[in-house]
Amino acid sequence: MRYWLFKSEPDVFSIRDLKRVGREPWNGVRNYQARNFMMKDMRDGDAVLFYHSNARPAGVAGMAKVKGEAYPDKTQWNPSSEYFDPKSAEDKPRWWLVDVEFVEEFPHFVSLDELRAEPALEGLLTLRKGNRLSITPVERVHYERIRAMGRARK
DNA sequence: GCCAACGTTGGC
DNA sequence: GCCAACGTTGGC
Repeated sequence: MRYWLFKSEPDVFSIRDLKRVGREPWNGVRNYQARNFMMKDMRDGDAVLFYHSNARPAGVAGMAKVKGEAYPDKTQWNPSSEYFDPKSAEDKPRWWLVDVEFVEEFPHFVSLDELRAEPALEGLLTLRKGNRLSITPVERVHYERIRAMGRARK
């Protein structure tokens, strides 16, 4: 079982949107590193920290999990989609995704400031300067710590 | 809206 | 294969 952090802009798709729909194909990822995590490394049931990026405040809003196995992102072949990729052939998909299922919204939103202030989270990739990856692996101890922070009464 | 950081593209 | 130009991300 692995642990991941998924970034999403809440204006586009928030933890509440995921709660409402229950399960969502994580489409639109157009970065090879992030794609490779989904295509090669994720397994059904992996734990996901749901991070709100480009938000005030930014931070971890809750938890989700990987549902099923990776499959091609259909938006890459849809000319009217903003994620359309004219260079991707149907018999050789370039972009893959996994479905993500809602688990819980944290009672306590864990802001980026709080993440940075927590010494136990030293090394968390998302906190590294210049890191823009929308999907990153998370160490188990970091995952456990952030979950505890999110569930704590403030 | 600004801008630092980083990924991608394309000419050579 | 190099690298300048360009586009995107994401915090502020």
